[in-house]
Amino acid sequence: MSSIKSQHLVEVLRKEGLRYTSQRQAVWDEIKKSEEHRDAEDIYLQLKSNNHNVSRATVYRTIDVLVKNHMVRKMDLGDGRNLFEPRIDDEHHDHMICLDTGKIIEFFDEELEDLQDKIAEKHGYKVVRHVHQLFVKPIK
Amino acid sequence: MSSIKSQHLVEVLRKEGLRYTSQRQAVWDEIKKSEEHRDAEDIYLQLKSNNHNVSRATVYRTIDVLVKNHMVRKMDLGDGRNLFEPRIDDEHHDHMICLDTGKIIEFFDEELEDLQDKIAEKHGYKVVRHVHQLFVKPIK
DNA sequence: GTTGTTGCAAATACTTTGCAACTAT
DNA sequence: ATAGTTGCAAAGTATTTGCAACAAC
Repeated sequence: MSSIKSQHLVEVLRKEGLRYTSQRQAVWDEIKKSEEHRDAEDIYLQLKSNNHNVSRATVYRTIDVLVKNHMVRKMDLGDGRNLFEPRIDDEHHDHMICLDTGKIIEFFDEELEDLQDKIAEKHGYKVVRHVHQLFVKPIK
Repeated sequence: MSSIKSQHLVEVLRKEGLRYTSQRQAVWDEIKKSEEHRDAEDIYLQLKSNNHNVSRATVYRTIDVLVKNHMVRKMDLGDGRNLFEPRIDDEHHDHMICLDTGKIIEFFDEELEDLQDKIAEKHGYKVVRHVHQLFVKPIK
């Protein structure tokens, strides 16, 4: 399978002192085209069925680099599962997970972000990253 | 090792249709006396060194019951580790984790709680539980 | 006595790692 | 040429499970 060299990926790899490889491109391509939050195994299997020869190990290794460089967001479901999503627009958001349907709703609230910063500051810290998930049920 | 029958534990177990056993009491006692957030293995080892014969399996099985019944709070560190703390006073709080020192600071902010509820409501949901962790660094 | 509970070891789920073969530079 | 990268399978980590012996009721 062919793929177009992503300039952003090239830059990130260079910055990290890593080489550009077809496998790393393939993993990024696969995540980039995700419409939903997906787990590592799913990404691996999809690559496999598209005749990309990328091992599970490489999928995990590449995801680490992408997460570290803000190209992918890691979402911890809190039950041992991790889902990933591309950060194309680099727009931050948190998640609301419906306990009845499993539906994941993304949300962003400026006031909430500010409040977090304020709380950390009050303790002498600044927020580097945060995890914020609301486990919800439909009203009525 | 001896232990005093905890009435609250007895009630919770009855409500769940479970029997009162010395092992369940021992696990709860061990967690209850925690000054810090601890993991399951730590709780298991501590029990062992105190001559309580409780298996790892029972530690995990009991923690599940305690968490479900709000006697213990589970704290997901987001890297596969889970820490537990007793909920004696049943006072809700979230966590701030210092990335430099590993120090865990507990915080509670009414405004933040309200804001969460409001956000969920706007989407037609009510918050059942939430995970909110700030990974921070000291200012300067 | 009956049914739930326990301990054990094996199984599971997810992720990481050692290493020899391979590939980008 | 050489140093980083890959795939594989094995190891690791945290937790769960099947089952026979056992304990609570």
